Amino acid sequence: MKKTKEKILRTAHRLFNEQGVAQVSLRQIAAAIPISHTNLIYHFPNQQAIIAALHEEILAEALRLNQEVQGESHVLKALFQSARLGFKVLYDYRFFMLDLNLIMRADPVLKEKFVQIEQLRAQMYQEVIDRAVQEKLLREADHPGMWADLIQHIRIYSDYWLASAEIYDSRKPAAVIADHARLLMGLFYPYLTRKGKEDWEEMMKAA
Amino acid sequence: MKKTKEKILRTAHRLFNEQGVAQVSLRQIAAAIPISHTNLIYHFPNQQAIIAALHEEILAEALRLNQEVQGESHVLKALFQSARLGFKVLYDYRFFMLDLNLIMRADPVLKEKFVQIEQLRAQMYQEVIDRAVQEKLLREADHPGMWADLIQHIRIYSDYWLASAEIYDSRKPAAVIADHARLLMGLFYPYLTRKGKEDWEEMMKAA
DNA sequence: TCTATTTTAGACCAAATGTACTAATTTTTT
DNA sequence: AAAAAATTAGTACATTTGGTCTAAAATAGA
Repeated sequence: MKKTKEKILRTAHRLFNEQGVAQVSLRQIAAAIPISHTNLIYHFPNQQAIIAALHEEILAEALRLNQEVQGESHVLKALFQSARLGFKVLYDYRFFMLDLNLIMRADPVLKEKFVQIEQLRAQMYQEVIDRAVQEKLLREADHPGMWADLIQHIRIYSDYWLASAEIYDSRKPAAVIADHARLLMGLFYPYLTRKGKEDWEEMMKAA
Repeated sequence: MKKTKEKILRTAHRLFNEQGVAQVSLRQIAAAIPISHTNLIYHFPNQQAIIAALHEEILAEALRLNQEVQGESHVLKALFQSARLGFKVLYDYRFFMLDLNLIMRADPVLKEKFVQIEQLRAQMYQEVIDRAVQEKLLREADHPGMWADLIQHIRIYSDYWLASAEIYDSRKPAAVIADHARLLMGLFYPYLTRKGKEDWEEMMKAA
């Protein structure tokens, strides 16, 4: 029966989102399905294993929608669309970003994986920036490390907008997601050239 | 004996920083002092009360060093110095920012207080920006909401640079603090006028 | 000094959790 | 159909936790 594993993941996913990772025990997950807690342990020896499996789902989702955006040739548009779709996925799995540091502390292996993927994302951003500079959408860097700093800002914003929204933003999910995707893009705004800004305005009207 | 209360706060402070709020029980704090756990409960009925008291300490520290910076007339310099000193305090009480969402979830009253203080900080930033624009250090806003977005970026960075550093940055505390204070200021960089950039270069050389 | 108050400790309880072990049941394979 | 493997449940245990109740000890005040 593969169904049990699936039920466990779906129930854990829901409870994690509702109550936070720290408040959900293996026994609670089992009781909510319901199966015996020993059966749950048979499939996942501990909470970390469940979280790691759910993280795999996040990665698969992210990969899937990345291919979806592949067609968009316009740099800024592609980035914006990617941010909106990506933030939607993060919201669906919000427990992961809301308890990110808790999770990373508890599972060094998952942390290693997470850090490596973020490095890939940083490279991707660097390439996109280079291309946007080439296309005269972004200004030339006027000091070394400028883009590295921007990428760091992007990373922190991407990792913690949800945590911040949990505290400050009580709007409906769709509004929160849309606004934060816009704000992420906003990090690029001051670096836009005149041409870049024209594209930007057009893009924002469309959204 | 006021000494016990103080011992509790100091021990809790240390353990929270070392292990994270979620991993430290009242009994552990009591055992580490050592006093009986009932004695600890006599002074603080629960973990939230301890955290609230430590939060008061953070506010007092922040207030103290804010007065210290009062003398600096140069807008950017004052901001930078304020960031560095403030980030140092946050590092000293890093458990609070590392487990921020956990803490806010557990204590709605503290959350309310935290949000209100952040609103004050936002106002302060708005005033500083206005002044910097007036002094031709920052460009004029070229669309409404531009500064509001910047302030939101600043807030999220201020709230979560420590969490991000816990995952990504294994350098020594002093380096981490200095670099992130620099990066916070970096959010202003692309908005600087030519005059602003000159001041900036000078400021960075001095640091 | 004597009394009242504050502080401290110990015993105890009920609930929850992770974990190990055993056995029954179901599914798959031969 | 029989055997083997996978899945599920039940039980029991040691630990930890927050919490209550009681009483001793220390401190402060009259």
